[in-house]
Order: sequence, then structure tokens, then C-alpha cells
Amino acid sequence: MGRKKNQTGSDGESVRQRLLEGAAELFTQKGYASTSVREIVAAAGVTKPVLYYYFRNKEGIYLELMQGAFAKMDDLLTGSREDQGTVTQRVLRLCDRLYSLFMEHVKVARVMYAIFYGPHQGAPFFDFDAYHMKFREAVQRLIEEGIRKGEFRKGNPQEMAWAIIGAINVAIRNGRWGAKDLPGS
Amino acid sequence: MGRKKNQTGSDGESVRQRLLEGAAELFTQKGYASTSVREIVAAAGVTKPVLYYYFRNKEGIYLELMQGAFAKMDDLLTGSREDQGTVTQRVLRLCDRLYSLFMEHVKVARVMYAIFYGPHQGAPFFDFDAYHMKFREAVQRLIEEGIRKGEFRKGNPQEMAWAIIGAINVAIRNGRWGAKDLPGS
DNA sequence: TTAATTATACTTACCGGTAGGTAAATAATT
DNA sequence: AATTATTTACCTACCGGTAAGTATAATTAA
Repeated sequence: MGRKKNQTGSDGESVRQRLLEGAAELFTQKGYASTSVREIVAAAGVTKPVLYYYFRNKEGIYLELMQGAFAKMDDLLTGSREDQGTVTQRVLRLCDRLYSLFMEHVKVARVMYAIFYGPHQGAPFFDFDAYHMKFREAVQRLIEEGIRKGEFRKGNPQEMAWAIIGAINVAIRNGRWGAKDLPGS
Repeated sequence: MGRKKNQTGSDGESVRQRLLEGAAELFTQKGYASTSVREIVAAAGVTKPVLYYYFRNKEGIYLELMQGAFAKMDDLLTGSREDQGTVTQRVLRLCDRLYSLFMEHVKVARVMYAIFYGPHQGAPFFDFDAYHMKFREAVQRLIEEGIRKGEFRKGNPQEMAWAIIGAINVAIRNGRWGAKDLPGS
């Protein structure tokens, strides 16, 4: 049926990957609740128990999707601490990398946004706020450093951090988000 | 159980209303797919077939919710055509009324937004774009009138209409939408 | 070197539960 | 009596999840 038979056994890790990607795609298009496990496994060309072999359950594959994305964000923050250059450069580099991260994982990002800003759709709890705060704090620390070093002018570091995050949000929404409500091209 | 028994029968229209309100509340909180008709009827304190008596089915109650909201928007547009005063006043009045309409029906509006901008959650198709366009065209016609009468300076009426709609969107989101991602209070 | 063992990556067949939906009887209102 | 409103009891289809078995590859024991 469509996909070729798992020749000589071990596709190994790629099945897992296909499941994750298929789930991300379906969750974005139809939402968490109205995507069935059967649809996910069908998209990956495997049978149902395979999903339960790689993930605990439907919630498990969703959580893995979210944790995976935020783990990468964590790496960004860790990397930023060991980063060289002026504070301005480091802030810009961090923003740039976060933007790229979003663009590389638009599907997961969209699932995230839909559930964070909209109804939870029966999806298990995930502490988006914690990560949101973590990022804000990282930016804030950078800003405080910038102020200490006289590189930035004085001001409320928290509000300055919010301003930057706001700008990133706008940039992301104008990225490949699929701007339905915009005029012209 | 919980709600008191429908005393002396005829709550009449109010049962219908309770079903609609309960559905709106649940759809906003949990999403369309993960809200069951059992939950909706329980919230209204009636049994399941009552929902099927007043509405064709689950999709029916959802569509009625959407159609009801947009019917009111239509009334606004019709009313605006017979409205008196300068074009500026009429544009402002229309915006003001649309804003009020949203604020009076935040729940329905939130369901709408979630499904329009996010995954469809298994909800039946509803042509949001058509109404969106209808409103934009109404604003645009007003602007064209304003330009003709020399009340507005010349420009692309479509883009001017978009600018106004954008402003309304911002106003609405800063209304009682529940601004999770804003700093401070 | 080969035989037994174990781990990995899957399948078939099924479970209990709940989803949306309805037929038919009954109560209340007109 | 007829219409309207509501209930009880039930159906089918599909949901998430699992028990049990199998083919293949890797590991260990003889």
C-alpha cells in the first residue's frame, strides 16, 4: 500500500522520525483531538502498535514533539552564554537563531501556538510559559549585561526584553506562517 | 443533577439559548473536536436528544453559533448604509459597533479565531473569508465615498480599509481577550 | 563455528469505552 | 386532538490502547 515494505527489517530510527513528522503535520492541520492515532500511523505507513512501541501513547508523541522543540531552544540559550562579541551582537545572534529555529520547525511551532493561544483540544498540559519565561530571562540577562557595560542606555530590563520578544514574534508571524489576513501579496 | 428540573415545562426558547451558550463556552475552552455533545447537554441540564431536536447535529449547533454572530455583523453593515453624519463619523461608528459586537460575544469570537487561524479541529467548513471580505468591502466603500467627497485624502482604498481593519483587530485583542503574553498587569 | 539466547522492530487481532446519532414512547401545551 | 418538548433505551462506528505472536539482527555460550 503506497509505501514500500520495510525491507530487511531495520528502517530503525526513520520510522520514529516519520511518526513524529506525520503527527506534527496532522496536529497542525486538524488539531490534536481530531487527529487519531490511526491517521498518524497510516501517514507513517506503519501499524498502530508501532506508535506505542516508540512512544508511550498519543500524549507521548505530542509531548516529545514539544519537548524536542524546546530542548533545541535550550541549546540556543546555553550556546548564547558561551558566545563572543558585543552584547548587541549576541542579542541579535540569539534572536536570529531563534527565528531560524522556528522557521525550521514551523509545523511544531504552529501546533504550539494553536494550543497555547487557543483551546487546549484535549492535549496534555505542557508548560509553555516556563520556556517562554526562560527565554525572556535569558534576553533580560543579556540586556542587564549590556547596561552594566554601558553598551545599552539605562532602562527597565524586563520591559526591554519584552520589546525584543515582541519584535521576534512579529518577525515569526511574517515568516512562513502563511499570512491569511494580509492584503496583496 | 446540579441544575434544577425544567419546572412546568416551557423554558421554551431558553433551553435552546442555554445549549448555544454552553456550546460556545466549551468550544472556547476545549475546542470543537474534544467537546462532546454529552458535555454540551449536561452543561445545559438537558438530555442528549434535546440538542438534536433544536439543532440538526453537533455541526448544526456550531454553524448556528457562527451564523448568528455573522448575521449580527450583517445587520451592522446594513445599518451603516442608512447612517447619518460625515464619512469619518460613520467609519468610526461602524468600527465602534463591531468592537462592541465582539466584546458582547467574546466566546463565539474566540471559537471563530481559533478555527480560522489554527487547525480546523474537525469543525465543519464555514466561510469566514467571505464575511471578512464583506466587512472589508463595506469599509472600503465608505472610504471611497470619503475620498469622493474630499473628506479623506486620496490613496488606495483597499489598503486604507486594511489599515482600519488591522487597527480593529489590535483593539479587539487588547479588549477582554485575556492577554496572556503581555508584560506587567 | 555454530547453536542458543536475547533484543529489536514490527504485525494481527482484539479489548473496553465512548463518540455521534436515533427510534419510539411519553409528557406537557395549545 | 394535535403539536411541541423531552425522556429512555439503544445502535453503530470509531477511539485509544494492548496481548500475543513473529521475523530478523545482534549477542553470547558451547
